Amino acid sequence: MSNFAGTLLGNDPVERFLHRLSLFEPLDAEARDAVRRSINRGPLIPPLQELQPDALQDVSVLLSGWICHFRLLGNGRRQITTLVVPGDFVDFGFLVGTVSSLQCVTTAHSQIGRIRTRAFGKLALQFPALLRASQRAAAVDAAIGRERIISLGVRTAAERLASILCELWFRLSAIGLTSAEGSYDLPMTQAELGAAVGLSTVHVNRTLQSLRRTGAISLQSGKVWIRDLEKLTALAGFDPAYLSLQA
Amino acid sequence: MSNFAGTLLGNDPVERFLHRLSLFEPLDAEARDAVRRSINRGPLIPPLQELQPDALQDVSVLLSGWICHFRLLGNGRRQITTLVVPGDFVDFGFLVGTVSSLQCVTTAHSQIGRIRTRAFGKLALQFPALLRASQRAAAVDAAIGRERIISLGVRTAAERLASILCELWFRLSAIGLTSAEGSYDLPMTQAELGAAVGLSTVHVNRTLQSLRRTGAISLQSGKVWIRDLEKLTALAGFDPAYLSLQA
DNA sequence: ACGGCTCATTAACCCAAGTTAGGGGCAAGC
DNA sequence: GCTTGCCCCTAACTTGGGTTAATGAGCCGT
Repeated sequence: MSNFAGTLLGNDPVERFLHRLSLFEPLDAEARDAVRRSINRGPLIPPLQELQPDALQDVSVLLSGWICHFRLLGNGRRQITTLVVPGDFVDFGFLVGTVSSLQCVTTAHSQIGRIRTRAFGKLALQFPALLRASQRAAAVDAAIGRERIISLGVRTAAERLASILCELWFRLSAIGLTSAEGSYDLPMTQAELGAAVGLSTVHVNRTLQSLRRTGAISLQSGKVWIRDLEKLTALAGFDPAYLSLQA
Repeated sequence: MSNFAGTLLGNDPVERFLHRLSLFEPLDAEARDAVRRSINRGPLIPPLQELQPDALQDVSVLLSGWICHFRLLGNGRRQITTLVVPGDFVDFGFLVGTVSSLQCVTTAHSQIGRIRTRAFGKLALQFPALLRASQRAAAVDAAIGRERIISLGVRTAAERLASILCELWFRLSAIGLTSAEGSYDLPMTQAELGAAVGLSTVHVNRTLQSLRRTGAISLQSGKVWIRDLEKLTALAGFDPAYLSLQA
């Protein structure tokens, strides 16, 4: 799967985005062209840069890099609520005409593509499939959120980490960002992973060690190798259906 | 606020639903009438009845009662992902044309109202405000989900329970289901509460005791009394903004 | 009135995960 | 070449919350 998407996509991030959208709802050549013309490629943003809310006025798409939505609590604790990978909308506020109040940070060099809200509105009228695809994307985002709730609520540390690694494997595969050898780049520190799965940095480390020892994965300098996907999904109790990548 | 909504609403559940929708987006008299005519009141469903997915083919609204979405894991652990209160859509699959795969149970005698998907589609075209209101409802549902992620990820047991009690206070106030004396019905056992906030039954009990001792709340036979809302929101670090009930 | 149920409650004990406190590798800047 | 600063990693200790188990209150249905 990753090979297929990888070779097919080349490495133009806008094409990746179109490919991702098409998985939600097929888009004809005309609609794709309209998107290509309407999208503005933003500047390269360095890692650990917080995005200002007004930067999300438009319809924003992550073209490359990595973004996390998070919330900082009074006591200094931080929870990452959403991981945005290339090809994803950064925020779905545009669907309901509100700007989200969530905080966003990049964790890697990132590039955002924008379509002016006004322009997107016109596209949505002209190409209903585009609107449907965006709405499906929002629905899948919600499904991912529910899955995170389940992880945080009833899964053990090992299950949570295995889950999120599985989830990312499938999400990144869909956009050709996994290698044929079974690896992908994960530009998050263990502390950030912990903030996403609700574990302390130390325990993330402990648990990753034990996942490595089972032979399901290995890690090296920001790269995750899925050594045994079967074992990993079994360990996590993971079922990729909620990502609706089959279409 | 509860008084206002309460007296204004009377107790017709369809009016409650319309009131709730209007908080998302104002609906004119014509749109309201169209909804009144299109909605079919279902039978009364007893507590602890699981809803079959096909029962959610249509646009389903909880008219009265209480519904939980949950997921059962292999090891017998259960996580409740969403609490549906009267006036809420039971599921948002209709917005994207998919039937959700989530399991649902009633925890109280409940009545569901349905609008045939086809009929809703026509209404949506005729009354764009109705569609926008539904989409906003979905967005708020997602925001509630994010808040749950934050609770499960970084809040202590006391904060989680305080949070959810605050959330319900505000949600129920908006539909006139809180009393002027500061109470509301919470038709969930402590075990179910635990499944919602990711705590064991025993620890829910312990923590509720301590919340009672602070004087912020009291509990009695399925009724929650908010004795000191200020204290409770402070304890939870709760900010009702995400529910967007101000409009 | 009597079992039998579910639910709230409490106590005693246990463990998964948090906390604190390092050590070591590596890259960036001086 | 040296410092500074992350980040990964590990060990030792602590703790919030889970587990087990038992009691009692209320609510049926007979």
